[in-house]
Amino acid sequence: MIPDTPSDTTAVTPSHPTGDSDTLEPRGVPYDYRGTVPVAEVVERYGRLETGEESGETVRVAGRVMLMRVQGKLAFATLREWTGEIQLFCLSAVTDRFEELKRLNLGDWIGAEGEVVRTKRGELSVKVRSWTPLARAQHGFGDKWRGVNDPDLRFRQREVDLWANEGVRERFLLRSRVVRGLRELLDARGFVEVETPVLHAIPGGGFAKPFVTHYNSMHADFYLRIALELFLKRCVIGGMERVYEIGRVFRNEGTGPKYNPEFTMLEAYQAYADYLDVAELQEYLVSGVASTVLGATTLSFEGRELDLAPPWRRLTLEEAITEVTGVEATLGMGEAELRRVAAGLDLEMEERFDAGQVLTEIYEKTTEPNLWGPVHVMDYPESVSPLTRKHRSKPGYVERLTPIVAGREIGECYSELIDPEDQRARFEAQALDRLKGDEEAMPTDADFLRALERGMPPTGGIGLGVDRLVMLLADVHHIREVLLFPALRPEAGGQPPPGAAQGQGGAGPATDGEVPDEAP
RNA sequence: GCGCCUCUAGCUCAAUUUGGCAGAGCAACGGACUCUUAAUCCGCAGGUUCUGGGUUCGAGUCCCAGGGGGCGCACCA
Repeated sequence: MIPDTPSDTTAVTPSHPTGDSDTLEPRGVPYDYRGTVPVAEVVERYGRLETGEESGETVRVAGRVMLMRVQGKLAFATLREWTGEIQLFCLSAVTDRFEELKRLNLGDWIGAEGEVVRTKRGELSVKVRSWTPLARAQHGFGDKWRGVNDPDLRFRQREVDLWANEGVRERFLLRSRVVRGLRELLDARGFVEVETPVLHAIPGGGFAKPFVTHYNSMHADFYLRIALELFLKRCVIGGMERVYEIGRVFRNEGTGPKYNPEFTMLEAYQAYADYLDVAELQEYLVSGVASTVLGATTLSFEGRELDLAPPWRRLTLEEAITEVTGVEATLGMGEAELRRVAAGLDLEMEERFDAGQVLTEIYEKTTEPNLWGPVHVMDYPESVSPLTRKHRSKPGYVERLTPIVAGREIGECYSELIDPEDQRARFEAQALDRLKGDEEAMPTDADFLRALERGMPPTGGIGLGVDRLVMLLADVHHIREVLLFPALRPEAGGQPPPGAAQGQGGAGPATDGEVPDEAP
């Protein structure tokens, strides 16, 4: 923390006096509060109590006071914690420091202990005997019925959203279960989880503009990774025959309902497998996670039904175009004819595109959004897939397959390119694209080529967009609903970046390539 | 990056087509109340109407610029 930062620069200013004369000042707060029972467990154990019945048993619970109904010598509070809500039933004759408890603010944390009862009006409650303040809320938690709506408040101050808005905590709990489910399913098939570098000297493995950063002690620029692929393949070359990573990747792009500059990818590589084998792996993961998290492979998304149970339908990219648009478009037509087809569909194509890029663009603009799925779209043109192995029987194509669910790609499946000479040629083709103005063309990675020269077995690889999978399972339509802290523009008037004051008459701390943790 | 929309009390929202004293509910604060469920009732307080200019006798309202946010487009998974 920086001591002289004004405390009132946030959008929410204190709505309670921060008076220090009462007994809720921090020194009244204990250093621990052990032995609490999760509310969900209380409900489970005592849910059968009859109206007006007292269990005779005492529990200890802790959480945040969300509502308070005071009636003179009697008060009811709604205590919320991670697993649920329970009513605190407080009587002046029974509850310690009753007058003080009545004055708690909404949002304060407390711990409470007492008998589990069901009130005369039928509400399962803890009849509080003793209690202790655990934290004071100085900013309030929005409208007690409507929560908060302002997107800026919801995402920039997510802690408010998490407490105040129904369903938000549950959604992030679901996300956690999805990620854990993916790990369990992969582990069950003998995959090993690894962690590869985030800082890359050469950004590779995908098409995207990277973020650049600087490594002071090496006097070199580095890039935040845009994909996990190249290092994972090197693990396979090193003998890790089934390997995966779930990690953050970074792409220097705008935001949108489906886009955040950093997002979570799963990539998995399986030696001795081809793209059809890993398509089955993809189905296993997606349907398996749905089963464990939702209890079924069927779900509703945007008001439409979806069944993720395998096997998923498979069709080629060209068949998909014809099925959706009624128009024929194939690589065999050649670039000129494909451009005519694109023009007939009111699509504009960049000058530098080759036939494969035109075909792929036609597919992405006209067909993909209209495939409800789940369906696997297979056999892409070679020129759009520089790390994918040539199709075993269709010249000009590669063995690449994309699972489509609800009109969106949720991942990728490949027969990985294992021939170093072919890989070298593809990198050279990418270099030409770069000369033609494609900023996202993949740079040549000599380290990776040398690794391939040591021999990579036939390998199938998959990528899976974890955020989009969670969106699908949670039936939400904006990626910000599944990212705790989505990318936002820095707040105006915020702190200058570390080191920004350097070289300005000693205003900043003297640094030696190190950024201090705290300003003086 | 471009276009359109938006910003009012801590929160959720009003404010008469077409400029005329800035309001309510909740929260907070004071009080009443022994079975409430968004408790209820009484009282009190709460504002640089995002910021800065402009038009006008008069601007929350109209105009210009800036900032935050939203939605489209572009880029992309």
